Amino acid sequence: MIQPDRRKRITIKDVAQAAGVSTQTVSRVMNKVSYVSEGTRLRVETVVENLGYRPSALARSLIQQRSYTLGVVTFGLKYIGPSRTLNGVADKADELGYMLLMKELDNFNSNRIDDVIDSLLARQVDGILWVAPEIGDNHSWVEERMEKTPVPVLFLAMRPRDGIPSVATDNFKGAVMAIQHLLDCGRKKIGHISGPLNWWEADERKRGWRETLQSAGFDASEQHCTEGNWSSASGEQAFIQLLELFPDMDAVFVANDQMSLSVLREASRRGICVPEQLAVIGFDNIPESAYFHPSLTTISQDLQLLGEQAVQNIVEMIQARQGSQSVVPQAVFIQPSLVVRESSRLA
Amino acid sequence: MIQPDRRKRITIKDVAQAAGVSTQTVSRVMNKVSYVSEGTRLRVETVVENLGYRPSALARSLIQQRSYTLGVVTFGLKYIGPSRTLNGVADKADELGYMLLMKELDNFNSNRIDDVIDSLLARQVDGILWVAPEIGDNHSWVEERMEKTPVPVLFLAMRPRDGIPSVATDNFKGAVMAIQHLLDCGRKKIGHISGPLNWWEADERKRGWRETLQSAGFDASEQHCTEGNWSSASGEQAFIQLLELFPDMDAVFVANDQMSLSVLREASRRGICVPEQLAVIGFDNIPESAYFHPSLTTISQDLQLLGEQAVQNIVEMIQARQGSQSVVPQAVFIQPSLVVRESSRLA
DNA sequence: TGATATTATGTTATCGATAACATGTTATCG
DNA sequence: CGATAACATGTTATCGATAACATAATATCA
Repeated sequence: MIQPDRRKRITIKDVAQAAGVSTQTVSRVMNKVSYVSEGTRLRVETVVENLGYRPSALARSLIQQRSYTLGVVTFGLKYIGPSRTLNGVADKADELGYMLLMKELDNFNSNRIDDVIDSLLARQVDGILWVAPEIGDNHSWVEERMEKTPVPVLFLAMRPRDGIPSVATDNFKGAVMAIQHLLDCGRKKIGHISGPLNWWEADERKRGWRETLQSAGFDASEQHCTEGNWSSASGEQAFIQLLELFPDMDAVFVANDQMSLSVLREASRRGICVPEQLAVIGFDNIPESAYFHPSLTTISQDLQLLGEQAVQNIVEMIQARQGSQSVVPQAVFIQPSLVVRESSRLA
Repeated sequence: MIQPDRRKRITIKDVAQAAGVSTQTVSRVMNKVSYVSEGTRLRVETVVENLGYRPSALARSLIQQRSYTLGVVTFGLKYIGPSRTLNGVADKADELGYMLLMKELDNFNSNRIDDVIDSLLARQVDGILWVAPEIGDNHSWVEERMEKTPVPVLFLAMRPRDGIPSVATDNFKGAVMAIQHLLDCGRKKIGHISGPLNWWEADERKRGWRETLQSAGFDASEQHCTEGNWSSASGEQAFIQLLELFPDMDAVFVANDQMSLSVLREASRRGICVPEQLAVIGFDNIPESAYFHPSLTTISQDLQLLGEQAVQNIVEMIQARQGSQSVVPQAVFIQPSLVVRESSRLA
């Protein structure tokens, strides 16, 4: 692979000229379509090898109106959730031969949203994955905007909406499993430290707590729940507050593992034995939670799978559209699972 | 913004026709270069608005030989380090008007590396950021390959090499600070739990431990160090092993916070008081470390800044090359800082 | 006041590939 | 053995924009 001048790009013309054929023939060799005689094919392949020719994906995208690229809009990449999801997205995209064009969002201003979508479309992405949490009404534009978007858009971790494709963890179900587990352990006075309640996911988890307790005939009043913002710092505050509101609580369902960490610490400081006096269950199953002291019972959500599933679905939509077929947009739920560890286990 | 047929892209020709001008004039209006009379400018702008015209970045990249896109090659996105770095990269790229084309690496097979670089080049990226750790000789191709790469490539978290631009945390310096701090606290028997020693970063941290102890006249023999693989699970094993090798240790420098977590837990289980009997210091300053029990003294590395700096530097290189200037490739070190918390603080 | 600069706009070539169409040659078959 | 199919290759148009060049009208200056 010799590249005489490293600055100048080697084009299909250079190859054609060197091999004494037309550019079309080179194109045929590269794409292995149509007929090319054994002799010329070998000759062209040799030249390609010698010159180190790589076709310009850019030019190809332009003429084919197809880029084999997915736009990915993320938010809060520095947190573990989005990045694990992105990992799944990246893996699957690679497997299916797609590249990712990324944009990070720092706010949900609607101008900014339009800009981001437009900038992805300007680069001919074949589809868009929206990897940003649903907070307040920051997804209110979805239904209207989707009407006029020329490529499929799939939303992750969004409340299911009719006619809009999405993939999300079943947060409600996860919370139900958490509470059910605590009830199975014989706990009856179960508090909750929620995430920020304008987040759809936090709200779902709280709803799981409330409804499961109520249908089992137990109390799930507002006095038994305080609100954090997902951070360990906020978890500490929320726990202290909850202890005052609900002193005889015998179990607490915490909306994520980070907040659970500080609950465990504060409990230890106050001499509250976990799990004997207080069972603690988290959500997410971050790798560290197995090494908390005591190790944390939690609800595991498979964000890797979430990301993979999202790519799989959007690629199917792209292919369907390519063949002018229509696919019915689906809202998919990924099921979480319960991981029992020391913080809820009776000795 | 009315889009009559959502499927068909609106091109500069449509705008030109509707406004009764040439495409060149539309281009001039869009790019605000050269002369356009007030009248036609307004007319064109109105049409652009009405048709909802967005120029194709693809076509522009092709003609300008410039895409305003950076290729980003990552590894191990699911871990917190790479994703925090990526966050910094994304922020800065956005600020400077660049998009990111991502490829995740799952191994360091040299074919795979060539493929990844080629696929980015095929899309005309203006530069490449290599966000993958240096493990063993997995960067041995760097010097040779860089010769023939037509765009700047910058490496993150790589051992500095002459003539190759890079940005990395000064791991050695961080380790020195950690050990110095322990010495300042009066500790004399300081053990180390390292990361996997084929990682450059792990090796640097260990070197900092060894050299600082030695130059202070203390023992830093191999008996006082065990090796983990960054995970909490491995940290537990490494700590147990270290306790046997070095029973009268009074402090331990752990190569990352995840492993520190299980050190703290195991110490607690064995009734070893931290920090009275054993001071513990970590590395990374993950957000949770402030909520460990006891809270963890650690070396903070600013990966967000690392990512930002990398983008800043590569964009400067791109601009220099644009103007045919030459820049001397720099190897930049980001300085870490010490965060003192309970796990090393004497009461 | 003619020469030069500034303003304003259009025409043609180009980026690097593939699509669509055209054409010639060799097999295959009724 | 002429017609049709399969093979092999080339030519021209195209994707959507900007660069480079050209032209014409107005403004400015020595």
